[in-house]
Parts: sequence; C-alpha cells; structure tokens
Amino acid sequence: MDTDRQFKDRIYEQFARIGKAVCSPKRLEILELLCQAPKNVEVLAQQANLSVANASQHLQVLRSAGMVEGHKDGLHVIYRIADSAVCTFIMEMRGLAERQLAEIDRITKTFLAGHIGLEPVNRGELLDRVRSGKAVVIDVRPGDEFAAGHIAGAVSMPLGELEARLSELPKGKPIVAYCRGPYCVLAIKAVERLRAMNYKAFRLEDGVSEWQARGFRVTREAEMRR
Amino acid sequence: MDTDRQFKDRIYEQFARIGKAVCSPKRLEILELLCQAPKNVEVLAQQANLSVANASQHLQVLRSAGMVEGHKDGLHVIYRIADSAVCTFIMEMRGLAERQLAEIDRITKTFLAGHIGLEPVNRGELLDRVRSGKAVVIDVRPGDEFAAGHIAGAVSMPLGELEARLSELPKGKPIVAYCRGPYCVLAIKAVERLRAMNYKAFRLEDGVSEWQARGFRVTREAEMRR
DNA sequence: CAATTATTCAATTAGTTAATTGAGCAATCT
DNA sequence: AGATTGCTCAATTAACTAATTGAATAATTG
Repeated sequence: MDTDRQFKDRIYEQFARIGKAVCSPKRLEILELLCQAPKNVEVLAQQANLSVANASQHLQVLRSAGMVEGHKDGLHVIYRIADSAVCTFIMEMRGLAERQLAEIDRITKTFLAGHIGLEPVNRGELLDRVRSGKAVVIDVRPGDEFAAGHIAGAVSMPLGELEARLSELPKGKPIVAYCRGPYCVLAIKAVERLRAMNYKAFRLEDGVSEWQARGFRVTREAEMRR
Repeated sequence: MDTDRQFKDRIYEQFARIGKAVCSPKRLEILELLCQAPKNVEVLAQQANLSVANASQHLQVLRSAGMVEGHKDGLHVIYRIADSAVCTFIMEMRGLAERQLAEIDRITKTFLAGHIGLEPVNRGELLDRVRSGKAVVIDVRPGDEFAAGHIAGAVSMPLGELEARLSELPKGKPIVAYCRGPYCVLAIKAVERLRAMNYKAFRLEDGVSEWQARGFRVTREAEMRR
C-alpha cells in the first residue's frame, strides 16, 4: 500500500505523461495537423517533415498518452485526435506560450516582415460581409481538412488549386483566405499570389479551432455559393 | 531569412518550451504548490520531497519557460506563479490526463480504499449549509496558503493544529475539510482524525482553483465566524 | 569583518529521448 | 504464391535531462 508520498509521486508521474507527449516540437505539429483532419502516417510524415518511421514513433507516444487513436483502413492506419479536449488543450498551451514567451512574437513578426503587409481582419465585420455577399472567404487547406470542418460560409480552394480556379473568384469583392491557424503559411501564400494578380485579398489569422473558440460557426456542410 | 519550414520549426520549438516545463512530475508538483501560495525554495523542496539544489534547478527551468518568477526577500527568494493562466493551464492539463489516462483513476481508487469511506460532498448543498450556519468548512492547508486565497466562508485550521484547536469545532454540525485539490491528502487525514474523535467530518475534493473554476467564491478576507 | 544562511551554478553520472537504419509484419495486388 | 505497399519495431547513436555533489555567490547576523 502506497504511502502519501508514493501516492503523490505516482499521480504526478501520470500527469507528466501529458507533458511528455507535448514536449516535442514535432509531436505538437502532428497534433495540430490532426486537429484539422484525420490523416495517415505518410501524410503526417510529409506535412511535418519527418521520416515515416519517426512519425510512427511519435504517434505511438501520442497514442500511449491517450491523445490520438488509430484504426486500419486497408494498408493505411488513419490517426485521429482521441477527444476534442486534446485540441482545446493544445490551443490553450499555445495561448500560454504566446503570453509568456516573447520570442514567439519576435519570430512571427520577423517572418511576416518578409511577406507583404497583412492587415488584421475585423471578424465581426467579416461575418456581416460574408452574409450580405460582399466578401468571399476561401479555405486554402487541403480538401480533406475542409471536409472535416470549416468556417461556415467558406469555400474550399486548396492553395495548389488557386491558379486553376481563379475564374471562381470575384475581382471586385474582398477575398479572405484562412488556413490552419496563426502559424500556418498557406493563407499567407494565397494572399500574396492573389494580390499579385490584382485581387483584393486578405488573410484571416484564425483557423477553424480559433474561429470556433470565439463562438463563431464551424460546419461540415458544403454550402452552395451564390 | 527563414524558409516556411524553418519558421514552423522555430515556432513549434517555442511552444514545446511549455511542454518541456511540464513534462517533469516534480515540476508539476512545484507548480501546484505555487498555485496555492508563493513559497521559497526550502519550503518547496521540503513539500515536494526534493533537495534544495534540485528544487532550485527545477525552478530555473520553470522561470525560463515564463511560468514562475522569483524575487529576493532578504536571504530568501520567493517564487510565485507568473500569471494565473498558468494555474488554469495546469488544471486543464490535469483534467485532460484524468479523462485520457485510466491509470489515474486506478491509482486514486486504490489509495482511497486504504482510507475510510469518503462520500462526495454536494457543493450547492454545502454552500447553502455554510450560509445558514449548519455546516463548517475548514481549510487544512498551511496558513499562508489560506491567506493567499480560500473558499469564501472557510476557516483556517492547518492539519498540524487540528488537535490543539478542537474546541473551536462544533460536535453536532457537519465539518467539511478541504486542501489543495483532489490529489492532496491533507483533508483525507483531517477527516480521518476528526471521525476518530466522533466529529461528523467530510472531505471536499476541490481545492481553491477547482472551487473557483466552478464559479464559486474565493476570497482573501478572513471572515469572522459566528 | 567573519560566520552563517539561503540559493544558485557547474561538473558528473546515470537514465531518457529523438532520429536513423534495417528488419519484420500485415494487407493488398498481380 | 510472390511482390509490393504501408507501417511498426528494435537496435544504435548522439543529444538531452534529472539528481547529486561541492563550490560559489548574495544577504544577513553577530
């Protein structure tokens, strides 16, 4: 039977299992990718710049911590987030880091300075404009991530398809692009390319999680655009 | 200038700094202690069962991650939580662990089975009883933790002073003891001792943080008990 | 000023972790 | 049945981490 000290040590070892899961930059990146949509090992490896073996090892650590689960689909193992509380936790961990670590702001500002000026979008105003058809919101993540959940009213236009589908975008209206969140570069690239072609394009920093956390609507339905 | 990949790697390394801070069981214990009240290195070392040097090293890691800060008070360095968001984060991390790791429940149930039956306390009912003077809530943490913040209406009675102050406790009324939270044993011990002396004692699992998170009142004022 | 107290730092040691590599396994395809 | 694909496992290596130990530093006390 445990002494009081042994009990505390064992309990904190358990809590630390969550910490050990999220102390690796690569596992954090994997978790953020899985918060967008379920993915297999090869896709995760490619998107997080890992070998397949290394990605698999990181996924075993995450599974052992109860943060993800995997199921076989033919040759592929599809990994998904075990519970939406994991995504909430990751977002809060990121929020804490943003608040306590000045280096994050420095790194971000330095990186954005090398890209065209991207003014913040007023979210309430954006909602009004989308509703009244005066602006278009495009989701430039891969289609499977859009399908898994997207900002209500947004249209899927993965970055790789942008040039091929320009005819679907209005020249006169503002176009707002978003992707996986504040530290994803897909929307930055989309805005730069659109502006280079004289579209009125803006970047929304929020990803789906951030948007939802603010109380705005996220859906899985593909709404017809008129 | 960073490439996109370099930018992501640097950003996730920053987020991982929070993970690296909380991946150690001992640092988690230190953080939970500091969430109760600011403390010096010797007290933290003693309460977390660490050498002073080791406690100091862990505190440097936590400070480097922006989670705690220290200031000199004579010979002593008083460490405190840098921002209340840290305590919120720790509580949420614990919540995630409780939800995803079955081992926690197992360890806790096994430990509690070695102690007298402790029925859960209905919190709304407890509030009513305290207000109407039909129950007494005692805080059995050290006095400095009580002073830093306690459940409104509670009386400070540190465990080490329990026997000496029995005359202050009513025999006929229910007595509810609480301490640092669900995994602290101080209240368990207090209830056991009180029951052994025929007091009607119960344990409240919540600590101050949990109580406050439920929307109940926490205060620093010592209210006169009548 | 010397002694004491509290804390921090640096070196060391043992253990842990991340990435790589190659082998092994399961499922599918030919 | 053999080849291929996707994934996992285990061994290895280099880097990192936690605890210990002893020295150094800062502040207080006598």
